[in-house]
Amino acid sequence: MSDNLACKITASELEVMKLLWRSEDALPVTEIREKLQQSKGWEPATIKTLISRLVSKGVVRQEKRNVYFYSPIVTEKEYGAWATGDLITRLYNGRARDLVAALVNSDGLTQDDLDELRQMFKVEE
Amino acid sequence: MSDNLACKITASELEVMKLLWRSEDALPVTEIREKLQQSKGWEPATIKTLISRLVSKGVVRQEKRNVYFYSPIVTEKEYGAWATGDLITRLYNGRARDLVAALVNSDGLTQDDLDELRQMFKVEE
DNA sequence: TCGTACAGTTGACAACTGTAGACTCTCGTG
DNA sequence: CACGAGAGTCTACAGTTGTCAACTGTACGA
Repeated sequence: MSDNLACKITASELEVMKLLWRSEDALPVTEIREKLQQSKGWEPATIKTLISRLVSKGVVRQEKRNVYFYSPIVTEKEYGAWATGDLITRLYNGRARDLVAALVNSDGLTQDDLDELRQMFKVEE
Repeated sequence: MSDNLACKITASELEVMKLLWRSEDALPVTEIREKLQQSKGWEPATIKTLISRLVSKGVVRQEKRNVYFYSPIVTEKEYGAWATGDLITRLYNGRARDLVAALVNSDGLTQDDLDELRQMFKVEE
């Protein structure tokens, strides 16, 4: 939880990361391609580019088997924390509570959400 | 709260927006320049470019007086909602509560923040 | 064994960003 | 009235991002 700064994952790349995050173990290009070709309509070339860029950035590891298998180095949690922190810094003057306040005062949360959050805060020591 | 999609404000442009948001009334370039030259070390040219781009994007209005005066069209709140929603969509599967949960479970919040949030939720009907 | 189908690598290209110089026009001051 | 400073507009240029094609090498099936 020290590095980060290099964590700049773009929107398209993020789709690949989400796939890797959701998978228990490393995936070969084949599988990544299949899913993203379906869901995003991307050409195989596009997907290969995204994977390479992620590897260059050091957020995805490639592990040699018959063929390379890919797995995330940066975890979803780490990235989420970084991205959220970035938003807070840039928009909420670094005050996390302002973010939550904004959420609460907007239509962003359903009654359900609110209930759940209240629960969360009750339990929180 | 319908438009948005055109709201793509970049990091540098955001600095200009923040200035405009913090000001009661429209500002001439002079003032914008003064502050940002100081705080960000940008050349006047850079600042002029950013302002133009914001005007093109339709998020800042220019009002003719002796010289143009600039004021935000998109409000901080609107932009904040959009940016936050974007984060939630892209990273938290569209579930705002997951964002808050992530915050609560990370080191992102101080004890102070937590107290304040608890307060917020108590008051919330 | 030979060919084919991809994995992996390079290159490409347009749009967007960050940053800034150059030119023109105009307003206020000497 | 002439001039200089700076506003507004254009142009620029390198780096990033979104998309993708072409080339190369190789492993597996006919």
